[in-house]
Amino acid sequence: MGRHSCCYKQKLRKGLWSPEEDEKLIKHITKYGHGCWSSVPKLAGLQRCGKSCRLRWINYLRPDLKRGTFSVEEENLIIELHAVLGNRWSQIAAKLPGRTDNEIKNLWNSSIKKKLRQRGIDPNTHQPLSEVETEEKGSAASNNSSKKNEKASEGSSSELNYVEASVSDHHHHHHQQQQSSEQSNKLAVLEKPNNPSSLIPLMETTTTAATTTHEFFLNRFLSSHDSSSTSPKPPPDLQDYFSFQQQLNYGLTNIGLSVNNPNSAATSSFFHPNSRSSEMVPDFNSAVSAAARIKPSISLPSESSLSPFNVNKFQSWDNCSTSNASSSTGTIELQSNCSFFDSNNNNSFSWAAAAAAAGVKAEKNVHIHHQSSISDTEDIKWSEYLQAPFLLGNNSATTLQSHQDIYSETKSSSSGMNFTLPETSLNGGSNWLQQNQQQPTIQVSAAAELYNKHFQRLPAAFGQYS
DNA sequence: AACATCAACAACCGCGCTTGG
DNA sequence: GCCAAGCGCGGTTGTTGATGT
Repeated sequence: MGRHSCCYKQKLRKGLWSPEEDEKLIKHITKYGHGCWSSVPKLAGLQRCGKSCRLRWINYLRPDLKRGTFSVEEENLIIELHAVLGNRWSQIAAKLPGRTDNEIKNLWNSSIKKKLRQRGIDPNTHQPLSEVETEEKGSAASNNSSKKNEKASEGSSSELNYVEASVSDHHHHHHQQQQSSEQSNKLAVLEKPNNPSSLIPLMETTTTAATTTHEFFLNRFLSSHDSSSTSPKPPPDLQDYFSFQQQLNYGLTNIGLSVNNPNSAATSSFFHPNSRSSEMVPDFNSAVSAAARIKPSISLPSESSLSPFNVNKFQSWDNCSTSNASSSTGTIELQSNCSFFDSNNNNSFSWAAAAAAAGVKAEKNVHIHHQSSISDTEDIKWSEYLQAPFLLGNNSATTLQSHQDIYSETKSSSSGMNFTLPETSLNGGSNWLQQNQQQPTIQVSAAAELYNKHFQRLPAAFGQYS
């Protein structure tokens, strides 16, 4: 049941899409939207199944795709999210605007897995490989039935103890805190016994070997509520972790947003207030939405006054680049149609605007200058198909920055947790840029190459609209 | 230059869930 | 409530280009 009928139909093309097919699909969706995917191929004159069309559009042709190589920050974020969410690629992708689940999945399987193993971290459990091996031996000897649980928990746990070796002292400190906390929280109910670890870097490895991520958060959550049910506050050992959110808040504050005490309201919103233990997943969206209630009205430096949509679009169409850059070296007025927050969607976030504001120059250099070649009316047309507003979540450059050191090979000198106070003010945007421009040339050229490689046919496809 | 190997990425397949008749 | 159609997701495979021998 539920099988896609077209899968069995004959005469349907399979395999790689030709430029002509892409063009047909783009034209059709541009004109009519996709509506019912099963009817798309028919209406668009394609010998493909609707499923294939959908996949092609979502993973490749969508104009809001970021494409290009993943940044270190993005990779770190993926690792962290994977530690919490496991192989829920779509959920991970939702936190990485412009990236598809397929893209992230491929990256994980082809690159990140390998990197983690090289660093002695098991990509499935996010534990050190040695511990994983030990546990596997032990569990294999004692209980074969645990295999299923291992499978079930595969990738859904985390242990960012890659920093352990270098920060044992700090580690010990946290260990003591956690022990104390755990003793007071033995009521915690565990749902996934084999889901080891915690997301928190520096967390104790040995005592949490059988501790799940969810369990950990539950413990901490309960602990915080035990002590203060009316004003939830993260226990000490979570505060490091929350610092990233604080950083986010600070960043927002610095750019003109105000958020209440990041240790109280904003932090409490980090989790769904009604979350059960199995749902104790950081709620990036709500964390941000708290901040998002205040609409910014600020100006940010930019090379052009792009609308968010423009930024998105031109990230994909670098090869239309014969036209020159936009003339203005103006500012982005983060209001109305060029706001972080979509005026039509409360709490929704235009990641492109944020990216522009944060100074994502690497790709901007490549793409922004296409602006003048595309009319505003087309922007409107295209925007109709960008129906999913991107939530700020941890998509912000600020958040990415906070994750910067995590899992990175160049560990932070002291603890790996020394999230510096963000300076994502107006200038902080460029500050972030500066930090991430450690490899600007590489990124720009790589992105340019990739875009050139994959999008060279798009200009023709869109030529009629420009 | 030819071949082998590897990595990256696009696309397919199958399952489960949702929805509407 | 049942069933079929449609959709979305995750796992897997196939293809292509890069690199090494």
